[in-house]
Order: sequence, then C-alpha cells, then structure tokens
Amino acid sequence: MNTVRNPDQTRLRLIEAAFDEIYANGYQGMRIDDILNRTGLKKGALYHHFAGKTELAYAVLDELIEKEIEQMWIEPLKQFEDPIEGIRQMIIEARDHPKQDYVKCGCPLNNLAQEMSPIDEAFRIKIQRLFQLWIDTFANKLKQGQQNGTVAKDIDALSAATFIVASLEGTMSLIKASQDPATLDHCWFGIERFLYSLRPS
Amino acid sequence: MNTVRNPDQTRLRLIEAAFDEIYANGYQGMRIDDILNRTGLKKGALYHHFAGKTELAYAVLDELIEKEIEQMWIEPLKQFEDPIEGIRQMIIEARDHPKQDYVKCGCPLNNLAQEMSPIDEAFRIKIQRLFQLWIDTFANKLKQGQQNGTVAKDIDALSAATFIVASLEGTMSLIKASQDPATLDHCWFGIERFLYSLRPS
DNA sequence: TATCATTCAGACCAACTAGTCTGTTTAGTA
DNA sequence: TACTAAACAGACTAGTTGGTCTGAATGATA
Repeated sequence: MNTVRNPDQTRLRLIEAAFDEIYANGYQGMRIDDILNRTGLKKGALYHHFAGKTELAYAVLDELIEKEIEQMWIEPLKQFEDPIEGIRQMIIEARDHPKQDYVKCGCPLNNLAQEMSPIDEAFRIKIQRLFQLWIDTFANKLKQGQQNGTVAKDIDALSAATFIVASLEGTMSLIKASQDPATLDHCWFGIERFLYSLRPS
Repeated sequence: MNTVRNPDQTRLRLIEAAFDEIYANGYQGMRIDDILNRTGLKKGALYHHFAGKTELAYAVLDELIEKEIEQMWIEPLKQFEDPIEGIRQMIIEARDHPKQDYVKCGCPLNNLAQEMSPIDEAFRIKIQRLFQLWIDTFANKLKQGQQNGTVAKDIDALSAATFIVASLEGTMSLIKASQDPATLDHCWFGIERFLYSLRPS
C-alpha cells in the first residue's frame, strides 16, 4: 500500500503498536499477529527490525515508556521550586488529562513490573531502572526542598520519594480493579495527606 | 498410583497447584500441563472437576485467595482494640513471617488484578469484591477506633482504609521490581508515618 | 451382590502462535 | 545506469496448548 519506505518510522510504528497491545493484554497476552494487523505490516518487516517478541518488548520499555516517564514526571518537576506542590500538581495533571486510559489499564510500567519481574530477569532490570529513575528524581527534588525550607529536614528524602511512587502505583492498581472514580478520591486523600505531612512543622 | 479416591481433596490439590502456577507465571502464563505434572493427575481429573482453565482460576480466587485474606488481615485484626496498632502489627507479621514469597512474586491478589481486570470482567468483579472486603474491614475498625479515641475523628475512615491498602499494594509492587530489601524499609517509613498521622492530635 | 453414577486415565485433536525462509521491491552508491 | 544491501511481503512450519472423548476403576446404594 504505502510504497514509500521509512525504516525508522516503521520501527517506531511497531513499537507503538506493541505498547498498545502490551498495555491492553500484557506481554504474554500480546500477539504478533495483532501488532501486524494494527500496523498493516507483515512478518518480514517485524523480524527485520526485531530479533523476536522479547526484543520488541524491551524496545517498548527502553524507548517508549522511559520517554513517557520523563515527559510526565521528570521534566515538569523542574519548573517547581516547591517539590511538594510540584508533585501534587503533576498528579493532578495526570488525573485530569490522562495520556492513557489509566482507569481501565493502569500504569504501563507497573503492569509490566507485576507480570514480568519474576519471569524474566532482563525485563526486571529494565523496569527497576525506570522505577529508580522516577524515585531518584523525586528524592533529589525533595532534598532541594529541604534546602529551601519547603520540606522538613528530619525526613529521609529517598524513603519519602519511594513511598510516594509506591502509593501512586497502589492507587492505580486499586482504581483499575474497582473501575470506580470514588477509589481515586479516597486515595487522593491519603496521598495529599502524606505529602503535606512532609512540610516543616 | 494412589488408588484411594478423595474427590474433595483432588479438587483442592488442583486449586492449590493452580494457585502456585498463577502466582509464579500469571493466569495467561499458567499451563494446564504444569498443573497436571505438579499434582500427578491427568486431564480427565481436571476437566471433571472444572469446566475449563478459567473456572479453575475463578475457584482459586473464590476459595483460596479469599481464605488467605481472611486469615491474614481480617481475623487477626479482631483481637486489637487499637486499629492503628493492629494494622501495624499485621504488616510486621506479614513482613517477618511471609506465607508466600512476596519479595519475588508480590501479592497474589494484586497480580491477578493487574493482569486480568481489563481482560476479563468476571475476574475483575471477583477481585474487586476481595479488595473491598479487605478495605471495608480496615474501615470498620478505624471507625471503632474513632469511637474509642485511638483514631482522629475528623478523617474519613473509608478513605484512610483505601489508601492503606493502596500503599501496601504499591509497596509490594516496588519490592517485586527492585528485589531490594531497602525498598521495604523506605516504604515502611511512609506507611508507619501515615498510620500515625491518623492519631488524634 | 448387582447396579450405576462418580471419579479419574490417557490417547487424541484442532486451533493457535512465534518464528523461518525465499523471494521481491526499494533506495543508496559508484 | 548497474550493483548491492536494506526493507519489506507472505507462504510455510514446528511446537505448543486448551480442550474432547472413550473407557476403566471406584464406591455408594438398594
């Protein structure tokens, strides 16, 4: 159909289609044929760009999900002086202008983490790296806050950052299972309460 | 081999083996043949007791995981007057005397929730019921605490209970991905901090 | 003890699925 | 323009997997 060739874009199309399939069905539930149907490409194209199903999924993590984390949590945080308000605003932004259907499918990274961590060590390493990237960004910002007086000095920034990410992931887990907006409201109460508890007393 | 028949026990053996397989590989990763190898039974036995793979997994949820939640979170909580200390003790118990390999495989209920909620609505309903059972138990206990003065009266018990479960699930998610005991320590800081924040001021 | 439903064994099947392989088209290069 | 490597198309395959079906052993009941 499309006679104009564009290898880079073809590769990207495959990765994006793989992301959608994994996000909806999990890695084990993703089917090569579905990706081909979605893109209109054939086996030859896919196996030219990727060694196999696993390598395709690795690319989804390394090239797509990582970028999404950066755009969603790392870049926006830079413009805030106050880490607590910054994190709060980013969560509100994610809630009010979701980039994916978080209510139905949850967090793409956490989905893969739960499914693949015990099964494939290479997966786990990549996932862990992204979680750590996310947590470290929060932790560093909290340390800045401890310098400029917006965050209490007696708390451990890394612990607080880790728990914030944990509670976000847990919240999305419950929302996905309940499919009830009230769940978000309930958890939001806890998240905000914890964030404010980090203020200097 | 075993000529003595015991239908109920055979059924239970199948459910337990299915639990182990699902816990390790997920529902989509669980293989009928692996369950048969594990139990020493044959197809005839399995398909006599269960209509199919899906029904077997439903039984795992309804009969095994529900019991585990009751034994782990619902029953023990009854003996506490103070909900905050009760919840704290149960988490410590789960941490120090784990019934499953939580570090490697996480929470059995949450695993199924993440994998199956968007794919199979019947799964989601059953999972949601168990989450709600768990949350409601905590919420009711917190309300008791509000009566006997161990919990602040101005907080919403259901919200607090939901967030506690969410943060527990999120914590187990991160631990599973990191495989690092330090992650538990970090999150434990947040959990305990949030619990104590529920005290009357 | 004869009868019959329950409980299982195990061979068999049809559908699915990741991956292969050959060949063709495109595009860069000399 | 001739040549070559990259970028695909698409038929084919080998292995896997959930499920079926027939029949045999068991055990409760009359």
